Amino acid sequence: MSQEQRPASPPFPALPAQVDLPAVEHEVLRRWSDQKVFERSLEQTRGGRNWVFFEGPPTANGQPGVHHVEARVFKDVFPRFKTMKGFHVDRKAGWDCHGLPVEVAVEKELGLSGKKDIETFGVAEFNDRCRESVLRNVDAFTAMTERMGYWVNMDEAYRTMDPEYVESVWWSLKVIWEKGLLFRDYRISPYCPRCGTTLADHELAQGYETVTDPSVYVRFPVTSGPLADPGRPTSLLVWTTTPWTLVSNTAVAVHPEVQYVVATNGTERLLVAEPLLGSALGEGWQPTGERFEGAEMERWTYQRPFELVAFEEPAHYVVLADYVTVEDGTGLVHQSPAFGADDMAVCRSYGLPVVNPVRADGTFEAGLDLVGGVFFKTADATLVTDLKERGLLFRHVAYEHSYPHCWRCHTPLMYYALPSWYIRTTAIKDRLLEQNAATNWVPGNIKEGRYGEWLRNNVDWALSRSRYWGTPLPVWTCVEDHVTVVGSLAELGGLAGRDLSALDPHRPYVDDVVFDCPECGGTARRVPEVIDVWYDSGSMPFAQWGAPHRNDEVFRANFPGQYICEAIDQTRGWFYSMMTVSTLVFGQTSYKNVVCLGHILAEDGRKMSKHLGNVLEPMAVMERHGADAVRWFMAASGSPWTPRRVGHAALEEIVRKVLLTYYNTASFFTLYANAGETWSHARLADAPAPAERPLLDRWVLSELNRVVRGVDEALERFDTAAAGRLLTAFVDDLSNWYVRRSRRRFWSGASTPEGAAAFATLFECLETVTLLMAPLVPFLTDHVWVALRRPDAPESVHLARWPQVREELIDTGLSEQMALTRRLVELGRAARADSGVRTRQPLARALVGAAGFGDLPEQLRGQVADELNVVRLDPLSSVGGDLVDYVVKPNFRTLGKRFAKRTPLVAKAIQAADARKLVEQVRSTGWAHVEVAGEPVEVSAEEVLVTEQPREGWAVAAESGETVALDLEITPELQRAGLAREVVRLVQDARKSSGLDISDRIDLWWAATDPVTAQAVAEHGAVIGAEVLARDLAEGAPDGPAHAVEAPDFGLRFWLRKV
RNA sequence: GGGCGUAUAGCUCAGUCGGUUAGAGCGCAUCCCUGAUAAGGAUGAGGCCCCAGGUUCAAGUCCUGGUACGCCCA
Repeated sequence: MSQEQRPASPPFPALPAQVDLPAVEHEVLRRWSDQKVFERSLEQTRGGRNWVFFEGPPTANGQPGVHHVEARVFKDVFPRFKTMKGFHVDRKAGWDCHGLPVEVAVEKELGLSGKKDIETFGVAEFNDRCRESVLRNVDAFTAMTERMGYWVNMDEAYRTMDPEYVESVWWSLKVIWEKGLLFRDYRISPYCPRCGTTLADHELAQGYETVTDPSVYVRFPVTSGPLADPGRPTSLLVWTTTPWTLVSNTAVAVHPEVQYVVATNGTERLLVAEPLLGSALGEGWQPTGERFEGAEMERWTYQRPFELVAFEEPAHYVVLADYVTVEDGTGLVHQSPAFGADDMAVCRSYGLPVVNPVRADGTFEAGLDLVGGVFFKTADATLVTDLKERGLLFRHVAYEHSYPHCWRCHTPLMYYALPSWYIRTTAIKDRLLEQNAATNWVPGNIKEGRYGEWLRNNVDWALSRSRYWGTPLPVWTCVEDHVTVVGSLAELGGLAGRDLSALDPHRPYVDDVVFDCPECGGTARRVPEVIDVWYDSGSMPFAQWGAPHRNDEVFRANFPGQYICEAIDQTRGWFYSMMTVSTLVFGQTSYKNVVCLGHILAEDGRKMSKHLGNVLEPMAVMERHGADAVRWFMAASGSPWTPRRVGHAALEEIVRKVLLTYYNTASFFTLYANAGETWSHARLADAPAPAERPLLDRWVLSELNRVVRGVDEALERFDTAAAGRLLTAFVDDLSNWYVRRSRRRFWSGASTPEGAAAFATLFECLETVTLLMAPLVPFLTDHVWVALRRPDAPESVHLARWPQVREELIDTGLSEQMALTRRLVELGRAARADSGVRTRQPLARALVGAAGFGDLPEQLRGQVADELNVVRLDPLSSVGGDLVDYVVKPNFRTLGKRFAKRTPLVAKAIQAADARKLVEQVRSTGWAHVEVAGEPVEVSAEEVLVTEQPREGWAVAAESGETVALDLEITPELQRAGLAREVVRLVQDARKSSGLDISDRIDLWWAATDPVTAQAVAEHGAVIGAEVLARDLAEGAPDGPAHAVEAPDFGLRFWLRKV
């Protein structure tokens, strides 16, 4: 219809079939911004119940990658979902600003290497550069966040480096200190004595070198316990590859459950782990029969190998440790807590002293005999010689192993005890376990698995870091070692006696603040450390508001949170620090639900890395496929809790299968709603009640409401993948079954009764599915929403309410019948394909054999007949039994329930029985007799699967007991009807190719050289004319210019002209 | 070395309460349908459901042990 004939503008804006999704998204972004849609969504829920979301701050270090998009999709979907359900969901963005990665990046930029360089460069200047670097990267994150449609308030983002944030962190540490949970102790770190610095894990990994060290077996004479007999001395045989640590030997560890035995060579007696007897002692040693379980040996004392350093507390006895192995050595492990993390942990649990004779430069203390002033590694040789001279050395071999070296200077590293500040999290372990028990983890296995395991093995939190760019530890100490923990700048100002409210609470400025120790009046200086960045981010529930110094009421109204989400690597990172900081400070965790995502891999299944060249850049990917496609992938592709591969192919598929299928259905709707007798929302009132509509409509509304229920339930349990699968299946059903089967009704126009129901039904489906998809794909749904929305509906789908399930429309019986209908169509199509008779050729009838076919409503049988282009559908039982073959198979699922162990026997009997007789019995009485081991057994209709097939002259397809057979006889009448359909198709093609609008009327002329074609056109002229919107259908040439078409295959020419 | 997870078609993944013919999509081949569609449909090729035991009338599914990969930790 032309514009002149339709002065009123069409009811719906056009949704052209060709669509550029990224372009649509930019348009939507502009509209969101112009209409302040995000702000309004917050405004209109104000006063509603809060649903508190906490943003885990990305480290603003480096550029954002697609893996950042993953978590951010999940951080967006659920707030949108909950907002549609009426909750008020504040979303404060945040940036994690501190930390070693930032320092390392800046070091690289400045060409610095190591702490000495940084200090020469100047800490103030260095930290300024760190701050700058963070701000640079924040911009890139902001751009990506906006582009992907992640609604989060970035104008009021919190930054862990802001003074207010730092002050909140200080406050919380003071609370912890006041609870007696902040303390100082030694921490074992890999340490380079030449550079005078500890190394971070990633640095450690770079510096492993294969070296040869002495491996020594040393005698430690037993001095107490059952073996302490001066007449028959026995020694513990102890193995170590670091002889220099023997100077500070503190204990010997054994495994509590390993068997230890005494062995002798006739002259001396040694104790070793039984499994290592041979490998440690070699030839000539016999067990004496004395044996001890490790646990029995606890606290036996021994004579230590060197008396060079003083021990002020009792030491030098056997301790128990689970980490001891019997893989190599002797099963008796030398312990020196200052030089090993395991040693430290074990010795600490026994209250043993930490004795450290090695100075920070790697040399032994000057005054020591034998090794005074000697570099630790160099001391090995001297010490081994001395042991040998004193008869303590049992064996000495070279041992080749991989040992960490400093990646800068190749100096061998020491594991070295350095003073460190700890939080005694072990004191609140039970409380943490209790809090975890009340937390909902998605997926559930993390709760008791990876995370629960981590909590159960909780160790105190080593809080301090000897670095520069971090929250300074707010601890001041004086020479007397009195500790003052400061909770705010105001407090610090009070102590220092000057106004420090404008002080940058970073190094080096805070380091310059000194005050008189409140206890002794001596000068108190800040300890040099900064704190672990995980503590920063774990403080965000209160620190993001600057609470309690500022906004304390806001914090209280938003604590604890409902929902956090990150990838799985955060279990021991942010998920832990969020739970632990809040439990330390407030006695409870900060979140109720936590979603834990798997990692995103490149298309080749490897981690994305610049090095491998397999990186997908998020902005580029979104410009190519659209942010919605990326979002759908993240939320609904595969299983978000496992690692997933992302690539262009996967995204293209989502665009085609999900987004365009959905969009094209909406596009189809607007095309026909705008055509002819237009359809607008006012007509919704004219449509029949759902119960009065055709079965196809009732079916799709039933499916729709099942999907509403399913998607709602899935999202409530944070299962976006299940929601996605339901939506994909529904969109496919809607487009490829409902619309496909209803096309004729849409063509018939909005004012016809069948059209009224179809338009109303499709509108309702599109409206609702748009709402359901909105949290996942906010762009395209809003684009469609704006085109389709009712006049009184919100301007954006994101301001609309989440749909309610209309239970009364759900009809599971109808779903099953439609499923059967569709299976029969599939079988019929298979039969057609097999026979080679194309679908346009009508056939007289199809025979159907299927349980439930008898009850299939006429409307649904009509769908099958129409789809298969057959005149009639008959039950297979209507043909004489002689013409049909039967195959009977056991239905194990039902048989198993009744017969259990006898199932295979009954199954065999069913297969052996005469199929025809069995079917006849079942059909007439519902039961059939079979012989099982000579005994009669009755089986029911549900316990057998009957497949029936006509014998000859039919195209047959059968599956799982359902059969469709097509009558292949083509009568002249059928042939002419088929030809008429060919003609319709040819004319439709011509209409389309000559650019006619779908509702344009035409005049049509035809001339046939083939008499059969001529007869067919003449006979079916009315039908053809109606199908192709021909006002007039005339035999002969046109009376003027017209579009001419040749169809030589049918001996036909025709001409058409727009009216 | 420890904890946790994953393993199903060439690729990406579903697979409900354990039920005997294990599915979908992509890709490939052949064909069909089409006046919304960048679509849709049919057929074919393609499977040691990681391996080995066990439980069971029946195991891709449950149990035990192992292998490979991933994450976290040491």
